[in-house]
Amino acid sequence: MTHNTAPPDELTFWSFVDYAVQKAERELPSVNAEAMRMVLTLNRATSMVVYDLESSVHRPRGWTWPGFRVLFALWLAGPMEAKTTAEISGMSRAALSALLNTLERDGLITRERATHDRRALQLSLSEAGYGAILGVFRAHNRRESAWAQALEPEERRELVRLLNKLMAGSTDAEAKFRN
Amino acid sequence: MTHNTAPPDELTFWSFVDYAVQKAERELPSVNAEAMRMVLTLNRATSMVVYDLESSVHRPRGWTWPGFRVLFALWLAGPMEAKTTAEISGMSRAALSALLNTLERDGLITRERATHDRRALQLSLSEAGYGAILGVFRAHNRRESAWAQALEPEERRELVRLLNKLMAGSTDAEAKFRN
DNA sequence: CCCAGATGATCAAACGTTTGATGAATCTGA
DNA sequence: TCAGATTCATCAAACGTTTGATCATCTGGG
Repeated sequence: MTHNTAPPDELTFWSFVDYAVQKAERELPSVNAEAMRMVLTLNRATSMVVYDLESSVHRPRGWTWPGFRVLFALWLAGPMEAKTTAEISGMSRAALSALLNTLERDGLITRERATHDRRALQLSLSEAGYGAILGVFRAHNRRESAWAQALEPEERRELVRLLNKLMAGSTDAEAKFRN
Repeated sequence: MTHNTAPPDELTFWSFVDYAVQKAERELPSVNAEAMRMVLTLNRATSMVVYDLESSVHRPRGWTWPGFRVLFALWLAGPMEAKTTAEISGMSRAALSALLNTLERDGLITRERATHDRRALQLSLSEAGYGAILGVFRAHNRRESAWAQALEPEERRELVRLLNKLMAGSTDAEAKFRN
């Protein structure tokens, strides 16, 4: 730290982005400050939304966000191979395997060997899982709505467009993804 | 599922958002589809960015993303109380406590009892931590830059504006945050 | 037909996170 | 002054995730 600048008295989750970007720019002239600000802000916003949804909707019902994602996928797309579930719910095969132990123990899903390929696993929602997902999703979506209200309809569409563009551009960046 | 619609042959991480939103709208007319799409897209984009940064920058160096966040905060804001570190790096006090065990074991930080309040903890970057953070941050920022290039400068600013507005609106939504 | 290589799932160890409980230090107010 | 309440940190148990290894099952080329 060559140019030492005292941090503001009160450094908070909110104010840290501005502080960090400005400080990094001073310390490291070669830094890409705009990229830094974008990634920092993206992460903070998402972590706030996730924390709120998880702690207000899922945990009180004895669920977790990842568990919900799996049940949600099975609910909407129907029974499918575990490989597909992992792909569309954005987790590795190993992570899903561990997660399924909990979901199976709680009687929410069914694991079955596939007939056409005895290595593969066929996943389905159990009766209990099917009975629970709708109510949980409704609560989840109500909370999503509360968040969405912070933006105008036009702004929501623009946000989605920008995020999609960001994801699409990732292939150019040769980003690393889940196998 | 009243109106059963077969999922497309190939359901991927990318295509699932569209599929899920459309299907949910058919199944549940009362759903707020735009809110659902926004939250789903926000999470996918962020998880791609985080996975890429973690697997291409931090894990290969024996670090983790949360560990980096703590070291980054200490680097930019200087020695501070653990409470502040938890606040600005977005984790609970308990999570930080556990994380510090690893960082301390690896010789990257120093835990010290505060003099003015013997309950409080004073955190500092160790010599080794100080020596390592700059290089890791440079690599991190290069990768951030690659992601940022997917958007035009004007779009990046707009994305940041929208995310900030989303975070600001959260208080209206009475969202739950970390104590 | 058979074997080498690919693929699907699980396991093991290490890690970070959550909630709820516990212990220690400080503060508050009668 | 001092007892009760508050605050800071840690602990414990349960969970989800990562990487790398292992085991079972298919698949394709000789």
